[in-house]
Amino acid sequence: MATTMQDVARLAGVSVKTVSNVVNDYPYVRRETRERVMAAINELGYQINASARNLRRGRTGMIGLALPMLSLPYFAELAESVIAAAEERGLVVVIEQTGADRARELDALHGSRRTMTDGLIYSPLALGPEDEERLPDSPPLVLLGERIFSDRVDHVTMRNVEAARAATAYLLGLGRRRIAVVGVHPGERVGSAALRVQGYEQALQDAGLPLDRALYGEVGPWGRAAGAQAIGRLLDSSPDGLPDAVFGLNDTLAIGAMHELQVRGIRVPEDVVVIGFDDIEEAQYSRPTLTSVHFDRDEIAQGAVELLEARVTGRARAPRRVEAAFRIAERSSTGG
Amino acid sequence: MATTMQDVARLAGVSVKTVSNVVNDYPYVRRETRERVMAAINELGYQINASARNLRRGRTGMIGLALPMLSLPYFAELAESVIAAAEERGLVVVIEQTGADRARELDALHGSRRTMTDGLIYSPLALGPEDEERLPDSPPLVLLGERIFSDRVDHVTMRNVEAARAATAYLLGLGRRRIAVVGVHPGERVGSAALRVQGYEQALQDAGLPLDRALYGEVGPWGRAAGAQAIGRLLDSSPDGLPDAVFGLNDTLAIGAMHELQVRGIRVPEDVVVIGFDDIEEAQYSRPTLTSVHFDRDEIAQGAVELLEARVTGRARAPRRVEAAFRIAERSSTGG
DNA sequence: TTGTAAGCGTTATCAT
DNA sequence: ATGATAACGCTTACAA
Repeated sequence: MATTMQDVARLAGVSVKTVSNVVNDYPYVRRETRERVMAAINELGYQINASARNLRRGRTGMIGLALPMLSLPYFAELAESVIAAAEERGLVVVIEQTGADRARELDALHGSRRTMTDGLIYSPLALGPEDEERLPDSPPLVLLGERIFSDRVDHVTMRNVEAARAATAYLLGLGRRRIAVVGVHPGERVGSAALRVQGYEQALQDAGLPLDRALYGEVGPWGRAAGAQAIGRLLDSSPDGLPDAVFGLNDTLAIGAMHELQVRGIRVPEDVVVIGFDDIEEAQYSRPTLTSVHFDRDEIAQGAVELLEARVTGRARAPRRVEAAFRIAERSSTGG
Repeated sequence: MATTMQDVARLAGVSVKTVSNVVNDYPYVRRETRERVMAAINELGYQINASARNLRRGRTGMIGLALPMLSLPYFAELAESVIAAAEERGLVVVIEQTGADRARELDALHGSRRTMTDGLIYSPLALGPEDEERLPDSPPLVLLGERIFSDRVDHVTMRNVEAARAATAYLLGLGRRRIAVVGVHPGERVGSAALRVQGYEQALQDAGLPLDRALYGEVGPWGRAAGAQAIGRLLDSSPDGLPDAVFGLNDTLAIGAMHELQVRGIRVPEDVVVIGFDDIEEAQYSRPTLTSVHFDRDEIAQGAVELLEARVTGRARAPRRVEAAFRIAERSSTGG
């Protein structure tokens, strides 16, 4: 059996209360007493029992992070930032992978894991506003990504529409006119894909250009292979007018598309310029390096953890929405 | 206050023990009683209090996973597999990032997080055998990667030496003779770098070839930039004899090196063939696709979680060592 | 400044 | 098959 506060108290010749005071840095403890207790703690190698403390306190010091999967670089990097931000606040992160599966995303909201964490940072892919009614309003929750639920819930969002619009405008500014968009999810209304396409369309309309469905590359998951496939199909089906630019709705799509272009002997950026979204680390090392819409992941992570903690500790007022700033990181794939 | 077993018991007209029996699938409960209890649980939206259960049971159902950082693709993919393997056994994973920092790696071993998890799966970079004495032998621990500690500790290892030897032999089998090795950590003795270099050297010796220090590319961290830099320096300093092959001690190094080679107009695989190590997903989409030493990450993760659980539940006998099998995944970077 | 004692919500022991 | 009741190890009024 592990040593308990009782053991420490006995050895130090004090009560458990005093040991607790020392362990919790309660200020009104005599120096001498504190030292005696510390000595006993070290001698016994005492470690506090987290379960007992949590039970008594009614909090666990752990938060959940639900995301599709860590093998997608964007989510791995996001998780890295969230874990770091949580650590700064003395919180520990439990990761749950939903596989972008609807049932598992719902389960993350209700499952038994909820009781061992104080709250959840949640990055859903398959859920939409129609699921809001299923939201348990009791456990603290912060939505990450686009705003899929009403203002009843804390959100940290990415300004998807504006950023995609800026990315498209950037390509237009380079004189490009036939901009393919890769990663479209037909039928989607509130997800990242839908919002970014919306921004793309707005930019074209701003420029007085028509929308051309032949330039929409539809895919399922947002991986490299999907990006390559989509641009491949697009090139095969409309050999008449080559696009002169590609907007990948995320970086892995853009990298896959860039790959496929080069395989076909199409030069990037000379013949076709390419821009991505998210600015994952890989964008700095692809060939050519990839221009991308940059978000400060640390800012997003900090914001999410802060919102969640405020709600956990009850010092949160009305639900808030944090919007992350963005900028375009110019690299070689657009001739930068 | 959340509803408790008391509330459920009251509503169902039974004792808390019976509610507990139902919740824990204790078989000797009358069907009718069980149904009444379930009804009460649903009506009240009861969720079990994990802290209380953990306190009583003396286990938390959580395991720790300590690794350098999630932004390195290999570790992200490893974490994905560990989380999935843990989930199959009803365990939840808390991730701790050490940043490959020695102090933080040691802290992961002793820190307060240890008390909220039942055990730790641990992938250190900076630690070595000299740290074994600091090992607390009480909390269950599984080492991942190379064997840095004695057989007192459970290990899941990767057969680094044999695999690196096979990779090098593969390049030799292609008729290559000047094989650069990228990612060398001079002075290291037990880490992945040292072991893989050892395998490289064995293969050359097996083939009766001399070791040429001019072919050793030394770097610090194992990222893409490091790989590019290392091969760059190597090419600059010995313009006499171009290497005809590159062995990246991991895939990101290999990808960085491949990138730099191509920037310099050196063709892969025609002029120089490249092989990596770990077989991360990116290897399938690089340009050209990267031949690599493949390990089954799921197998490794399963092994680690299984070892740890055995130790946690006390049904582990002597410490064990699991060695993951490997194979060479042939792709375009070696002409495959 | 320190001690006493009452829970926190479960599970386990022992009855019945 | 179910119920009383005592822990599990800690924090927190309340006392002293």
